[in-house]
Amino acid sequence: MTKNKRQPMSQEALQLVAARFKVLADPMRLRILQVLEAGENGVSALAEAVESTQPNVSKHLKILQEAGMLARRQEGNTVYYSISDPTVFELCDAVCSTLAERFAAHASAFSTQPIRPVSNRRR
Amino acid sequence: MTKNKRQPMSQEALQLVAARFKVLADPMRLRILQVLEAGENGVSALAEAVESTQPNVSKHLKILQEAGMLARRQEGNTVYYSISDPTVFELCDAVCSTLAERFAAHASAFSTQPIRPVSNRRR
DNA sequence: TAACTGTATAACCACTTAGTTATATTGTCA
DNA sequence: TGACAATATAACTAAGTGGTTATACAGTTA
Repeated sequence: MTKNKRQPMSQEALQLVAARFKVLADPMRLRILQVLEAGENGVSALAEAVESTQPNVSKHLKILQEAGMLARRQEGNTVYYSISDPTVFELCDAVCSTLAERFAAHASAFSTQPIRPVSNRRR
Repeated sequence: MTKNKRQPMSQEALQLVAARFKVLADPMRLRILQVLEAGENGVSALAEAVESTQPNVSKHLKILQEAGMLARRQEGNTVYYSISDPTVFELCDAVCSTLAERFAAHASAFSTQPIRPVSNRRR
């Protein structure tokens, strides 16, 4: 396999990449994305689903939409948001995998003895 | 192909994921990672490479290291940092691809005419 | 028209963060 | 030992962020 040589990115490019990461660097926004992954949803319903207030959710929705991750559809009085860029979940999955590995390694660091079933342990 | 159904993540898990994104949500840290991708480097050399001050770079290096992305090796007086988690570049690449697509779409929105070689254009 | 509903925005606050300057810490060498 | 070099940390500042409350705006219905 060939190791790819990467050309350095410009400062502007790095800013754009950082900005995209920043959008995902908030638990509430991740929660909203997670809810929307199951399908389109209105603002009020979303607010209840993520246990936050309507204005707060509206703000986050705007951020997500301006980042191109959400689509907006208005029907009468209510506004429905949906995932427009499913690649965000690939990013989340990648992070999750790394974290899972890390935790697995961490867990083993806590037990110096080989693991036995609970029933075999002395109390 | 089967569409994976995802189980919702806990709030704590989302916090961890968000924290990891937050580490990458800074242009200077991305720049440092980019320099280190070419190989291990000392703090002062890094500071010069990324055109920042030594204390600032030290701070960012600490953040990256505590996130498990960098390894630290001390040799005499100087400290060498290196990439310990190459998966960060997968994340960056994924973001770059998305941004590239977005810009391609944007670019076409600016030209309503089919693209001709420069030599063919009237001045 | 007026009342009501759903969403967006404004104003504000507490908190965090990236950067700077000054200083402490640690290791090397004379 | 003392002088020096490389890194880390402390203290501070300016700017940004997530949340709340109040209010504006738009669409529906009576």
